[in-house]
Amino acid sequence: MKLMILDGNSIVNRAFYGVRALNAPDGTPTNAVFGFLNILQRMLDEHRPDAVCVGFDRREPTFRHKAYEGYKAQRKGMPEELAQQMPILKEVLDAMGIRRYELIGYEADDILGTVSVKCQDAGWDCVVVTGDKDSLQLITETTTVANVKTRMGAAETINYTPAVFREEYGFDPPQMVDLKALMGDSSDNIPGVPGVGEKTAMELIRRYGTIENIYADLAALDVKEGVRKKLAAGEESARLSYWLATILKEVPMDFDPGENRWDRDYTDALYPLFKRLGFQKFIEKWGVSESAGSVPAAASEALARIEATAENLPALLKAVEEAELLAVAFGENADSIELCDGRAVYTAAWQSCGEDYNKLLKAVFRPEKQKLGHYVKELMNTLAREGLSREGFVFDTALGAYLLDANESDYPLERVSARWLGQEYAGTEAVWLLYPVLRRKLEELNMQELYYEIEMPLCMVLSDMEQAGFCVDRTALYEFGESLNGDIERLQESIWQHAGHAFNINSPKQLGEVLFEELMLPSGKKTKTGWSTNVDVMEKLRGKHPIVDEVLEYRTLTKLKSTYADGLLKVIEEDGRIRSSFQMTVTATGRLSSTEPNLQNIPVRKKLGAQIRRMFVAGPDMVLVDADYSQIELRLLAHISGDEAMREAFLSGEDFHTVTASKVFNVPLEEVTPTLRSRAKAVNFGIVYGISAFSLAQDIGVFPNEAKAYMDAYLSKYHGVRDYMEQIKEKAKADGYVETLFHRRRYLPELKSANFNVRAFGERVALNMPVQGTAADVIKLAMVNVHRRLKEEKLAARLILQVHDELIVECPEAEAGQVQRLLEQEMENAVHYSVPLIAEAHTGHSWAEAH
DNA sequence: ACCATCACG
DNA sequence: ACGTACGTGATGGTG
Repeated sequence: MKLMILDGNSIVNRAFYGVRALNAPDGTPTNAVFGFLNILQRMLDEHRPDAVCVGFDRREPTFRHKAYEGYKAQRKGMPEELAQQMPILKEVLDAMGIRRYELIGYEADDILGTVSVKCQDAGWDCVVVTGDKDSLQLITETTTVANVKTRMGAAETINYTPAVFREEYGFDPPQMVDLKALMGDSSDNIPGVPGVGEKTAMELIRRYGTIENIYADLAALDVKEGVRKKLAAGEESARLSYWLATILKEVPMDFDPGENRWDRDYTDALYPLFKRLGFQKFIEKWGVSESAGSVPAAASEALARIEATAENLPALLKAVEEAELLAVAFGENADSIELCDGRAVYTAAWQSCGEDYNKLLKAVFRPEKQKLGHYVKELMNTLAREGLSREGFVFDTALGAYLLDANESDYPLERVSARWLGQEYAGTEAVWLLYPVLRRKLEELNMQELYYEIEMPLCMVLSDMEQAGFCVDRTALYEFGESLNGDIERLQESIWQHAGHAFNINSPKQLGEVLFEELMLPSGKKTKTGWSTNVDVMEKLRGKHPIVDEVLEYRTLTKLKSTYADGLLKVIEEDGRIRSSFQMTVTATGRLSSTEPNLQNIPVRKKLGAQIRRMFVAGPDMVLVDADYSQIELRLLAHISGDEAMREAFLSGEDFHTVTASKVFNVPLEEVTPTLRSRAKAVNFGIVYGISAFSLAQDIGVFPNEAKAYMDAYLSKYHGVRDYMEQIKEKAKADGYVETLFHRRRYLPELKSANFNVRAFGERVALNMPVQGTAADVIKLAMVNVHRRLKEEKLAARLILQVHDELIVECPEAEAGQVQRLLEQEMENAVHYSVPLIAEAHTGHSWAEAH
C-alpha cells in the first residue's frame, strides 16, 4: 500500500510562480490552483498511490517562531493574488474528497514528517511531494521524496530514494539537517554559519558527517584557517539552525493511512466548482460529471506495453521488421530503448537482454528503417557514440513544435503533448501520436520546405559538428590566462588604493557605493537594484577620476580571464578539442545558439580579446577555412522591402555604408569621411533593429534632434524601407505573427499588450525578425548544402562551427583551395534573390588568421 | 533564482 | 507621456 502526501503550501507556491496568469470567468485568479492540480495529476499518474492527502501551514506562529524571532520573518509577504487562491484550493480538495491536514503551531513539513513515520509504522510506503529541499531529510527505505520544480508551466520531478540522494549529495538524508545548520537557508531565515556557503558546507558534511563531529574538536579539522574561524564564531548559530531545520516526526495528530484511501471518489460539489473556475480541461480529463458521485478517471485507452524478455524477443524483432515507422527513445546511456509502432510500446534493456539487445538496435537503426524521435540531433549523437547508423529519421517532434511556436523556452515531450494533443502522453507513444498532428500543422503553415529541406537535414550536420569540435592550443591559452594575472592584481591594488579600502570590484553593488557615495562621482544615475556601473555609464565618467579607467580595464581583463581563459581551459577534452552543443530550438528568430561552451561569442572586437582566436587552431596538417556573408541582413532587407535605391547601392559594388552616408548626408561619394561612414553604419544597423532617434543619438553621440534628421533623410532616400516598416507592422497586427521568406513564423502577442513599452517592443521585433530570421534560414540551407557537397566530393573537410553569418571548415592543407571555392559558392547560391549574396572565404592555421 | 555585466552576430 | 536597438550564453554576486 502506498500513501502520497503533498506539501500544500510549497506546491501551490511553485504552481503560482510557474504558471502564467489565469482567471476564472468571474475574474478570480486561478493559476496557482490550476498548476497545483496539474502537478497533482502528474504525481497520481506517476506514483499511483492508494491513499492521498495534503498538509498545509497555518498562519499562526509556530513553535519555531516562538523560539527564534527571525524565523521566516519575511513570509507574511505572500502575494495577494496567491493568498486569495488558498481557500479555493482547499475547497477543490474537499470537493475532490482528498483529506487535508493542518495544525496550529506546526508547519506542513512537520505534518509530512509525522505522516511518513505513521505510514512506516503501519507498513505503508509513503511518497512525499514537495517543492522544497528541506523534506529530503525524511527519505528512508519506505519514504521517497518527489521534488517538484516548475519551469514555465511544466513540472519536472526528481524522485529521491536513499540511493538517489546519496548519489547527488554524497551523504545520507538525515545529514540534510547538518548541511542546513551550516549553510543556512535564506528563504526561511535560518542563519547557518555566517560566511559558510553551500560548497564549503557540503564538503564539511561529506568529510565529517555531522555538526556534532565538527564541533567535537574544531582544532582537529583539516580545513583552512578562515573556515575554522568562521565555524568557531558561528557555533551557536549552527546549533540553533540545526534545531530550526529539524522536521518533527511526532506532532500530536491522529493519523491512519487507511482513512486517506482515495479512488477519485469526487463529491457532488466538484462539477459546479470546476465550472465556476473555468476548469473545463479537468472536467474532461477527469470525467467529472454533473450527476457526480464516484466517477472513474477518464483513462484513455493506453497502448499495450511490452517489455522484452528472452521468450518474446523474436516476436519483438518481428514487430520491428514489419513496422514501416517507429518512434524511438533511449533510456540513460542507451542502456535501454523504447519503441512504438502504433500498436504497442516496447521496451528493452541491455541488462535483461544481453547480446539480443544489440541485435534489436541493429534492426531498428538500419538506415532504411524510417524513424521518429524527439530531439533527433541528440539521438544521433547517442547513436554515433554507440557506433550505430544515424540515417532514417523522418520527423523530430521537438523541432516540429519549435517551428509551430518558437516562443517556448524548451520543448519537453509532456508539454508538447499537452499542447498539441490536449493530453499529457509520454515517451514514444507521445511521439507517435504527435507525428501526424504536427506534420499536418506544418503543412498548413507552408513550412514543408523549411522543415524537411532545412531543419531535419541540419540535425545530421550539427551532430557531425558537435562531434568534430574545435582544436584549441591549450598551452597558449593557459599562458594567455596567466599573463593577465599581473595586470589584474596591479589594477585591483590601485583601485583599492583609490577607494581607500579593499572591496569586491566584481560586485556592482560595492563598486557603485565606492564610485557614487564614497568618491562622489557625478550622478551615476540609472538604477534597478542600485547604481548602474556598466560601460556606458563608466565611459561618461572617464577623466573624472583615475579609478574609472582602471575599473574598465579590470573588467575587460577579468572577463577574458574567467570566461575565456579559465572557462575554456576547463572544457578542453583529452584530444585537445572543445565540443560545443548547438541548440536548434532556442531562439525566437530561427538562429542557432551555442552552449557549454558558447563558441559563438569568442572575442574579436577588441585587440586583446581577439588574441583568444589565435588559440583556436586547425588540427595537425590541417587548416581552417573561414567564410562569412557580407552584410547579409541589409541585403535581405533590400530584397524583402523591395527598395530600389538600396538594391542599386548593393549592385553598384561600392561600399554600402559609404553609399548610405553619401545619401543621408548629401555629399558626393568621395567626400564621405570616416565619421560620416561610421554614423551611416550605425543608422543602417539601427534600422534593422527598429531603433528610435533617441537611441541612435545615444549610440553615435549626437543630439536626438540631429539623429532624428539622419533617420528622416535615410527613410526618404530609402523610402521602400519606410513603406516596408509601416506595412509589416500593420500586417503583424492583423495576423498576430511575422514570418521569414521560408515561412518561419514568430507570433507577437506583445502587439496586443496594454503596456506601451511591450507594444513598442513587439513592433521592433516585427521589423527585425523577418530579416534576422531569413538570414538564419539562408545560412542553415547553405550548411546543409556544404555538408552534402563535402561528402559527395569525398573531401576530408568538415564543418566545425557556425557563427550566424560565418562558417568554419577544417580540412587538410591540400583541400584548402577547393573548400574555399565550395564554401563561397554554396553560401552565395543557397538562394537567388533580387540582391546578390556575397561570401568571402579565407584560409589560415588559426581562427584569427583565417578570419 | 535573479540580476548585472559583457562577450558575440 | 511613455522609454528608448534585435538575437543569444557565461560568469560572479546577491538574497
